[in-house]
Amino acid sequence: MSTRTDKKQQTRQNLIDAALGLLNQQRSFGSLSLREVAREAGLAPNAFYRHFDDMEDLGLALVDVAGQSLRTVMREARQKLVTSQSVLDVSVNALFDHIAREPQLFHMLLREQGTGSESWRRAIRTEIRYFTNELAEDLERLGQAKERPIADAYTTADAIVAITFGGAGNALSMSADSRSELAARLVLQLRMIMLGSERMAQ
Amino acid sequence: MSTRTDKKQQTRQNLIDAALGLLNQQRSFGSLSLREVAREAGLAPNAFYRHFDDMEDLGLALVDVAGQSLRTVMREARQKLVTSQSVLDVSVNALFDHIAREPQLFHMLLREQGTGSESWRRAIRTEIRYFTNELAEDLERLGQAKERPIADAYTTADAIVAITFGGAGNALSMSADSRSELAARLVLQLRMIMLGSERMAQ
DNA sequence: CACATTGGTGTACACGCGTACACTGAAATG
DNA sequence: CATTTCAGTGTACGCGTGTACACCAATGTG
Repeated sequence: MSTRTDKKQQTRQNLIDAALGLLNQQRSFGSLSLREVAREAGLAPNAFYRHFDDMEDLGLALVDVAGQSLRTVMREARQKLVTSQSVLDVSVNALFDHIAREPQLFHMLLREQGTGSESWRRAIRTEIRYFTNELAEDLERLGQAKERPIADAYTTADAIVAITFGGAGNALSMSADSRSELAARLVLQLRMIMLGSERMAQ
Repeated sequence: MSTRTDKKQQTRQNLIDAALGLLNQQRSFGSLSLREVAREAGLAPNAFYRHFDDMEDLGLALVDVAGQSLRTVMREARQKLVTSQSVLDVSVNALFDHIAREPQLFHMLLREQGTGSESWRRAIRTEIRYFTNELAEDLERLGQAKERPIADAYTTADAIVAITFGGAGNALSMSADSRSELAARLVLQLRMIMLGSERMAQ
């Protein structure tokens, strides 16, 4: 059964991949055209409508993919690090590795928050908030375990996310060398935040 | 003399203002068309070429305007704060006030770093680096004056800029209420960074 | 097996785009 | 005052766009 449904899903995925393939740091999602994406996916322009209402609809699907992917990777990284010493090192490097692997996905998430429709921006903000919340929980748990509690876990997590994602956004257009340099600086900055947060909790 | 040169400058300014007027959080600079900007400025499309090579050229002019404006405001704010108690409060609020006054300018600078040509991105990065350098100097001077030195002034300044500008970018699409809530959280986060940095210097 | 559903195609349309070319009229120049 | 310069105009072009319409052929269904 459902050879048909499977094929449809496959084509839908092709459209998503096509859009991702067209994204790079010179082009924003908003500058992609429906025809262009369809062409890249090997489809007649009209076939696009069998899968998405319009480009905005496709965009929301992309944000969803990027968000899920991001959450998965970072959750895994953070599970490892509960036992580790250098929490921050592991997290930053996990994020950077993943970004190096799928840059287009994060280009969208990190650098196109400010452009696009209301629902597009809300979708991205939601993904990032999910992420911040998970991190806040971890921080709280970790702080209690080590008996070095931090102040206002959410605010702390938010600062960490802002620094890390901001940095990661910049990393997108860097050489591998500058990238690891940046990663080192980020770790330093995160350490500042953690130290400061612990201090404020005293 | 030079009524002609004056008029030309005026028209050029009109084009810049027209572009700025068309920018909002739904539209990126990359989605503006030459004809659209000319129309908004009350010009025939061809007249555009008397002032800029193409849209990219206009874009660089915009980044320049935004950068100068930003530097001026923040420099003034930081001059006041050398004598003040709550350094961070003053800075963050100065930035937020200015952003509320000219949102389009900062929409470009803060939220379109990731989109556009190589030279566009380099121009924006340069503006932000200027800013970070000035802040780093101030931090160092301030730290010595108060005899509470900080670690690695540039890294600290970079963290502050990342947090502040990231927050400011988000503030662009917020109500006044959420905005001051956000500003308060930013001040907390900056305080964490300062505390952490001082701690690391010990 | 006959019929309905549906993913995908091809043609066609009006539209906005960047920009080339020939032009104008007022300001600048000598 | 005669001439040159040049900011701005109007027309025209080819192109890529979103999408409406009629159609096809394979799959799913009674």
